[in-house]
Amino acid sequence: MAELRGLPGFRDFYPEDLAVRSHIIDVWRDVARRYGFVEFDGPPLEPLEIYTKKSGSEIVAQLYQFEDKGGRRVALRPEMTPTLVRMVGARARALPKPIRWFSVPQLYRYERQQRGRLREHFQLNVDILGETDVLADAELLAVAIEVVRALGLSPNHVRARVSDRRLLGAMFRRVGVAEDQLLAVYHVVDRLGRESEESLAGRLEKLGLDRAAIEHIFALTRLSGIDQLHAEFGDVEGVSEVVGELSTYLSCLENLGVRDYVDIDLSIVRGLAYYTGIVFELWDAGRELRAICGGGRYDDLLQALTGVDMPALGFGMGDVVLAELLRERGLLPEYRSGIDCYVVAIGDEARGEALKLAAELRGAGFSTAFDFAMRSPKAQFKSADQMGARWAVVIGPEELAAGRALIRDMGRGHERAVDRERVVPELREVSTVDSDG
RNA sequence: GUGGGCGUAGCUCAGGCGGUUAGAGCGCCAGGUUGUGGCCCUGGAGGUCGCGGGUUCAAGUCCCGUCGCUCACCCCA
Repeated sequence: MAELRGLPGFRDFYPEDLAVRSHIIDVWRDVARRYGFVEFDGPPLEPLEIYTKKSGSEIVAQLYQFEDKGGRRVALRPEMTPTLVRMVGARARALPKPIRWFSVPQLYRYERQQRGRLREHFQLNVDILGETDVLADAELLAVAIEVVRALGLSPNHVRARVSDRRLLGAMFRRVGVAEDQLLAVYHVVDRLGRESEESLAGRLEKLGLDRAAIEHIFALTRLSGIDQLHAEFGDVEGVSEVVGELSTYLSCLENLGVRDYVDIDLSIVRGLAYYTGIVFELWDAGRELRAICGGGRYDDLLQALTGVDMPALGFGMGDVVLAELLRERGLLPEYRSGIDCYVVAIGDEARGEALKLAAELRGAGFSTAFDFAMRSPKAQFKSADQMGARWAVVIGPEELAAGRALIRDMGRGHERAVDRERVVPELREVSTVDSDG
């Protein structure tokens, strides 16, 4: 075969694949709208600068970037946040707050592909801007959880792991981690569960931490209840307020009806450096796949990028891992393609009338096909079956003479003759009866 | 960027220690009298065995290179 390959990490969506993608994206849109968010979009190609400016992000090393014919350094968008920040920043004073926006961009990233990770994916982005109250944080996580619930995933399938940047930092400082060690310690904590505690302890030792501090750090990351947090750190300056906020957060999630998906898990760090408060990730319960979703509060980013001081929070949820999980759990809808009508023409004399009938059906809104080659009736019925036609509408010499057409219900195997001008009304009637019932 | 595994028909895969014309199932197309689909029967199309080189009388089969896929690491939209 002639080689006409696509690029590695980029997907071809055959109809059955597109059905999966559409299913997921339809649910994304439906849930985001039900939660009162409105959709926006930006360009897939952006100035390179808007990504490099947000330093500390390793995304830059994996950008699809090049110089355009005008000599501009440009990049395919690897994430949506810089675009969002630019758009909001430009109309910061005009937009009514809080801003509740969502988007479903296709994002690109030049990296070697592996399971759950391609060079392109679709991602639901949901963001709230201009709101500092912790209720917004709860609302954000509730949308993310509602999405997976709407896709059929229960608390047994998916867990939301919640942490807080401030909490972990304050606690680490208290047990003797120096300011310049914090990032390195976060990095080690991020490895928990993927690397043995022994080897992680070794890393911490290299950072110059003593045995007691290391034990303390591990103990902290295992704290999972508000009560535990209170007992351990309620008296620490800067921590008790945060613990109180987390407590409010959890009760809001309770009232929003999603609390049963949520765990406090302080080992969640999130890679991106710009998070400032509550952060969360959604994982399959067995943690066999990658994170399904990640997000949190990033109150300082707009100030840093646009000079506009506006608090913000948001999350991204990709289609790749989600689709894998749904497939594994048998939660993808069965794929069936189908049309409404297939016009079967028998004999050359019927051809003209068959085409007229097809045009009429199409005009009435029925998806309709017919045989191009006037093959045998048998072959035509076979095509009707293969195409998933709900009805075969037959025009032959007999029907032509009687001024009628034969409607065959392909699913039930019944058929009956109706007057030629009654075809569309009849089908309308049957289809509304069926869809109502 | 680093390391491992794998490349035979559209798909899933057989092909003993190298030995005639490379196979199966599914799918696809056609036929089983131009008035009836699913089941069945018959037939057909489709492969330079990823590509290039080497060893050999002889290479899907062994060796090297390369490209691709895949998994993991790194890192994480």
